[in-house]
Amino acid sequence: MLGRASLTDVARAAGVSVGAASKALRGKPGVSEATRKKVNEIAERLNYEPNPIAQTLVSGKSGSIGMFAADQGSFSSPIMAGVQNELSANGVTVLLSNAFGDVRLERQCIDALLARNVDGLLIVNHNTNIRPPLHEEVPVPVVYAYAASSDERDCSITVDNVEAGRMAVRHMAEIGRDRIAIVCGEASSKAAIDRLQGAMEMMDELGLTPVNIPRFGTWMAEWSRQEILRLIDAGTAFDAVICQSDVLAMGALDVLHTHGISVPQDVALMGHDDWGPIVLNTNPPLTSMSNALDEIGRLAARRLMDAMDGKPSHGVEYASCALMRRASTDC
Amino acid sequence: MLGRASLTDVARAAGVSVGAASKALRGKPGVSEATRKKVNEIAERLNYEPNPIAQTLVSGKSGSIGMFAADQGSFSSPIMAGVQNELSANGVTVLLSNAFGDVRLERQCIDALLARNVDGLLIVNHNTNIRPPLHEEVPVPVVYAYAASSDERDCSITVDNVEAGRMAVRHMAEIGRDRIAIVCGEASSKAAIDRLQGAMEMMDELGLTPVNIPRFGTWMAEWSRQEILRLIDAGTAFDAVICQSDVLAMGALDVLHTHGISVPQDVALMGHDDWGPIVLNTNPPLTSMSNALDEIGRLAARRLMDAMDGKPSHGVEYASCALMRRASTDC
DNA sequence: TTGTAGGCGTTATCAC
DNA sequence: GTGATAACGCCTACAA
Repeated sequence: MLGRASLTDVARAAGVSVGAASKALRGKPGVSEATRKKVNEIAERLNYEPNPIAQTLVSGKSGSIGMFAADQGSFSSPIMAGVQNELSANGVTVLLSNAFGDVRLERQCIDALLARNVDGLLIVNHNTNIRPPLHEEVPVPVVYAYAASSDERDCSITVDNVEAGRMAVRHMAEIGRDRIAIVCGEASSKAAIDRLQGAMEMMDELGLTPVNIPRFGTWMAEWSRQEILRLIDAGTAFDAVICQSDVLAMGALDVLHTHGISVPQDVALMGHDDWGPIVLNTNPPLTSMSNALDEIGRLAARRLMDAMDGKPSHGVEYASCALMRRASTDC
Repeated sequence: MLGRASLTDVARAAGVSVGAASKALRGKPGVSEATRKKVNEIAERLNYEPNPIAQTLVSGKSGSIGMFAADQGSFSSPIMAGVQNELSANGVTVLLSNAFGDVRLERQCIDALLARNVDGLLIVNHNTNIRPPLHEEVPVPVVYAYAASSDERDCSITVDNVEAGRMAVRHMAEIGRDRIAIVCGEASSKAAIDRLQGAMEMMDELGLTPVNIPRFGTWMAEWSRQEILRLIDAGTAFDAVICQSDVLAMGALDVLHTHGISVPQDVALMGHDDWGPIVLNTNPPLTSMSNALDEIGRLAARRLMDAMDGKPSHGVEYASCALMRRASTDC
């Protein structure tokens, strides 16, 4: 049990006024050392904790932020975990709100958060597609995580998928592969577009050309199976496959095995997202580009806190993605 | 922008006292119809919303609950989503706190939530192992989700893994398979133990015996590969494999394919957990027992709200798991 | 250095 | 039916 003792209780027990007690507890000047010491002792003994609700009411600041998940998806959770990790270390509480992808709910979710006097807003999406900024003007700082705001003046934290695409190709080249096939995800996904752009850039810089014409499809393994099958049926020679997601890589691996093509000896294979349940359980374990979701969360939280301190950031900032090297490219 | 207008503003604009305005807005008796109408009009025009912080301060009730994630894991998110879904529909805000598996953090997380006057507490774990109840006495109702409390008087919502184990075997029998192998997860996991118990019970009732001696191992696909390999090497005949997780089933599928055993024709295969990214992307798609995570979340939220309304529940309640039938047992 | 008073926005309890 | 007034717990003047 906690919080039962009020400031009044402490003041009375210490034989001083609430005003004095308040100052003493908060380390403000204008109190004698003797009083300060006594008040602190009593507070300790009474297990006194200031009531955040009352503090909020009088100050307008709540020491909490609102985390708004615009949609649902497995990528949101690690981001939110990063956010919480960073914030709870600083004593900031998180109010959660979720629109489950329903855009019409967005406004009322934000309003509910605002009504509880959150000091800042963190907008999380589960993909990296550019998103519209909040409809209305909000009176607190806002940071967007993963999906960047279309308004350049907003502060957004996301991952640099172009760079991720580049790193993937560079890795394949570094292990000596030069006949690289690329399996893309959905055309409507900015992640797919960016990763492809980066991959093609790096291919170009290295004087390489993909052995297939990269085509957009879906994020399902079935699509990847089709693509690899097509490659095999066409008799195309290839020694590396970069899939734009781990699920796609899982599908590719399936077809490769079925055709007696061994990974990584015959074909090196890698994915994107570095999604634990998959990359650690395929055979062999899958090399993948990490999205740095946890770091995005931490970074977003830090930028938000800075902004709440009056030091706002603007524009898009990128968490640095990393290559997670495993057996599927270990040769 | 919202919430700027206070009750005082409304009262002044309507030319009545705050007391009258309050009663009018809240539909309480003791106000003339004329006054009520006028006040409501003004409030509407001023876009008035009562300040939840002030309401909390005076009433001690905050209209919010604390959701505490004791640990981190992919099963927590769907549960939390279910909780939010149910609560937000009832205008209840969720304060989030996460101990990331650090038991020493637990108490201070709970205290932080309590300090913000949450009206109830929802404790979520990412596995079904029985967990100790909250250390200290808390002054609000508590509901445990997924991991049940060891105290029978507490209210816990989880999934009936014994029943899930039974259903899995029954399904295999229904599609005509009677030489069933079972691959278990970790011995330290109650889910593994319960699913095995259920499976053995049903085997018994049907007069069947597993073709292997079910052994506990790990939750990694590697373990499952070993088990299936051992089975094949031993020359054991089998026409069905039940894996205690989808990841394990993924490993099994891998080995079966490698050995030219087709699923489901030669061997029917199923998993547990019904985990989207896996079950929909294996080839063939994987039949699996759903853990009803979303329903657990909803149910837990509902029980908590009931308890906050003075109608507490006690003991363990089970969300009903369901068989998700897909191609891997479609024969 | 201290204590007192006013106010944050609401609700509830009184008199009127 | 209505309007003051006192809480809720805290903070920040200002007065002693």
